[in-house]
This record gives sequence, structure tokens and C-alpha cells, in this order.
Amino acid sequence: MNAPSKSIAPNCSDCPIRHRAVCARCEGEELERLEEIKYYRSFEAGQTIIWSNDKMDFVGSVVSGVASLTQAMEDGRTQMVGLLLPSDFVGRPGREGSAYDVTATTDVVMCCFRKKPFEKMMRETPHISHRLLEMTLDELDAAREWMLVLGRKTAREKIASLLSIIARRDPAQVAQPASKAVAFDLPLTREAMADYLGLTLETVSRQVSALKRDGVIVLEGKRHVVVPDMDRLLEEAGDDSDGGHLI
Amino acid sequence: MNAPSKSIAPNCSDCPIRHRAVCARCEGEELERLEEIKYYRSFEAGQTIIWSNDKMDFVGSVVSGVASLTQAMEDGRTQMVGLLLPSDFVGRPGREGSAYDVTATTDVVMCCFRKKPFEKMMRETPHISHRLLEMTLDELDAAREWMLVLGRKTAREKIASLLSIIARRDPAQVAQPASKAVAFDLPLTREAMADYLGLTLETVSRQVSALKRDGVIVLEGKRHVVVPDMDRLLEEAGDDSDGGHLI
DNA sequence: CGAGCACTTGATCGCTTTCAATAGCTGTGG
DNA sequence: CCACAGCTATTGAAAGCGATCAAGTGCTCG
Repeated sequence: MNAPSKSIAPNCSDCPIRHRAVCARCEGEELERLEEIKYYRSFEAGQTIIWSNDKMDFVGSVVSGVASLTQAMEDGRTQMVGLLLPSDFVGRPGREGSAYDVTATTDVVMCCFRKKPFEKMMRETPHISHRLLEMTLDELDAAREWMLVLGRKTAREKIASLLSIIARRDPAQVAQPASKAVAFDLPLTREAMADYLGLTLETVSRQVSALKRDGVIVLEGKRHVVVPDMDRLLEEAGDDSDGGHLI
Repeated sequence: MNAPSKSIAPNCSDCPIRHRAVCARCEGEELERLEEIKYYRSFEAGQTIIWSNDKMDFVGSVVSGVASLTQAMEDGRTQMVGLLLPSDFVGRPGREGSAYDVTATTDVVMCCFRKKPFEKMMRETPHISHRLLEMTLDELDAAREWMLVLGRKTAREKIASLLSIIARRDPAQVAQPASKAVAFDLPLTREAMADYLGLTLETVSRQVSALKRDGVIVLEGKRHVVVPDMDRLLEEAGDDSDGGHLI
């Protein structure tokens, strides 16, 4: 037991991640069954949600906040292998333990399902396992995109890549995708950024300062980032996306 | 059209990857349906199987040989993001194009399914999509393990990690897992190893030579590797596996 | 025998790490 | 109110690892 349970339990139909989480395809009776086996759980920033190699008795979705998956070597080197934002799924059906530590990087609310009933439901309702397959394929794509970042990009490009990813997934941005300017809060400390990027925190700090000095980003405090020109940031990231201007 | 079709078409029941591929759970009638929509295709070493962003008209399994998934930046830097060994699945149901180049690194035989009929079957037979989910989750684990290698390991550890992975998945090893000594052929050029490890080919060559000099591996020719002590190699890889000796 | 290719080895360069000092912020307690 | 601890972040100087540039080796195949 490493966290108090907190019963906020809104209806699934009011849930902010309803249309993107593992339950996205469920309706009516299926949703009612999920509603029966679900419960909410809150974690404070810094708390461990699941220890690697621990038995997991639940799976679930991040409702709000940011969590991270990290892998560690015995000498202390650690690598973050996944960033879990709202609607992302935690846990692996069909396997006992987690392969990674799952940690709350900000305060987190999770919608949990007890593992056994969830696995039973998966076997019986194709909507859930199809959605989970789709989400897993997306995560695999994201992991592979990240392999390019880790293996081939420079420190400066790595920082720009991370900022682009966070900007792209920030809910505040989705509303106004037409605008070139973007602003968001960094949900990660410099050390967490370093663990994600395979760098040291000093290098992260230096490269953030360099991007600021060059006008690619503007910092308001340590954590609030303004990107005056998103295309410029993508260019710095080494992505050939071209801002979507085809032809 | 970039490859001649070659009709070797054995029965699925005689197939060497029958018990590990996406079809592993299918029996009887399901297997017959698959048999109807499948065809074999051969690729020579070096040939591109699928170009990134190309429309894919098939998905399939590697029957024999080794293929690789690679991602490239416009300036030529490339990163291998997956190594496809026999039984591994190629293609993403539900999406038009591939996000990566798929290349044959040795001569490859693929068991292909036309995409539309395969997707239809997925919707109708849970055995296939459940197996695909399981395989995708395994690939995600592998990708994340690789992120630790790319982000945090030294060049020497990276080489040792790659050799361990190849040794572990080599079919010749599975027969005698008790023995500490292991031998296998490298299916990759130094350049391909470099692309997998996020290194240059010169660094790969130097570190392979160093591992040879230190007696961790013995080379017979450029491509045949003998590992006298697998535990030693795992130690060099920085894995805490401990060879399985608990306590 | 020479072209082409995969690989090895050497010398030097430069980016990121490492080690170290300092700044800014927040909360605590005398 | 100020002093101080504890934490996150910044910045500087030096060291080290892998990249880059450059030959050179050994093999296969025409």
C-alpha cells in the first residue's frame, strides 16, 4: 500500500479521457461492466506507482497528471522508457510483474481495474483488446521514434525533440493547432529530462539555456515554456516534418 | 515490384515458425482460411522489403533470414529500430503505410497475407488479434530495453548487449541452454551493427576487437562468433542477470 | 590482377561528461 | 526577521569517449 485511495468516481460518460483511453470503444453494457470493476487512485508527485518486478494487481489509465516508466542499471544509471500522459495505459495484461518502475512525476490520478476481472473482460469483449492493440502499436511507434532520438541526435536536437513532443501532446495546444506560437508547462525536472534523453542534467540545463539564448524558446520561470515559432523548434529537433506545409 | 515471388508453399502444419508466429493460436478451420490468403515471397540480402511511407498491400511473418527496420533523418543519419528474426511480424494492421524502411539484411523468406483479407480475419477471429497483441507487447518490451542500451550504455556495453541478444534468439542455442559456451553467426555487417547501436562502424570495429583481445569472444572469420563464457558476456553488457544464479 | 567491398587501425577533434562552485527558491526554527 | 538547510537549476573548467578523417588490409569476383 503506497497511496491513499480517493473516491472521485465520476461517471465514465463524464470522464475526460473517455474517448482516447482503453475504454474508448466501449458503450452501454460494456461500459457498465467496466464501471463495476474500476476504482480511482491518487498519487503524489514523486511517489512510485509500481515497482519493477513487483506483482501488479491492477492495470489502468492515467486520468490526469504525468507518470514515467524508467529502467535502471545496478550502478545507478537510469533511462526513462516511456512518458505516460492522460489516457495512456499502465500495465501488461497476461504478465505478472512490471518490467519497469512507474513513477508519478506530477500528482497523478489513475483509473484502475483489478487485473483478473479486466483480463476476463478482455477475453470476452473484442472492443477492449482491439483498442489496446491499437494503443500498443502507437506506443511501439513512439518508442521507435525515441530510439532515433537516443541513438542519433545531438544534445540540442534531443531537447528540441522533447519540447516538441510535450507541446504536441499538451491538451491546451489541441484547441488551436493553427497558430505557430505555443506555450506549455514542463512537467519534468531537469533530471527527469536528462533521464528521458540519455543526457546528464548539466547538459540539459546548458542546452535549454542555449535554445533560450538563440530565441527558439522563451522561459517564464524555470518551468513555463513559450515557443514563438513551432516550425523553428521542429527544425531544431531535426524533424523533416516541414510543419505540415505540403508542396 | 521489387522481388520475384517464389512458390515454396509448404503446409502451415510443417512451417518452422508455426508455433511462434502470429498464426500460433490458430487451428483447423482458421488455419485453412489463413492458408488461402497467404503467399511466400523471397528477398535477397540488401533488398528493401518495404519503403517508409509507401502504401503497404501486405503484412506477414519472417520465415527465414533477418530483416531490419530503420528510420532515417534527411541528412543521412540512420537508426535501426527493430531487428526482425524468424517468426517476427511485419506491418501494421489498420494503417496505410509503414513508418520505417524494412530491409533484408540476409536473404529472407516472408509469409505474406494480403492486407484487406487479413484485417477482415483479425476482426473475426480473436486468436489472431490476441496473438498479435501479445507479440506487440513483447516488441514494445524489447524496444524499451533497447532504449536503455542506446541512452545509457558505453560502446563496449552496447556491443556486448547486441551479441547477447543475438545469442539468446539464435535457434541453435535454444537446444542447449545449459551450456555456458555459445557460438553463432553474426547476421549483420559492422555498419548495420553501428546503425542498431547508435555508433559509427569504426567504433563497432574497435570494440569488437577489444572484446576479442580481452577473451570475451573468439572470432572465426569476421562473422562467426564463439562466446566461451556467456555469463562473462552478460556482465560486459551491464546486465544484472547474474546468469540466473539466485542467491 | 585489379576493382570493389567489408573491415581494421591510427591520429586528431570536439561534444558531452565529470567535477566543482554558485545562484535562486522555499520552508523551518531560533 | 534572519539564518540555514535542502532542493533545483545554472555555469565554468577540465577530462574522456566516441566521431571524424585517413590509410591500409584482406577477401571475393570479374
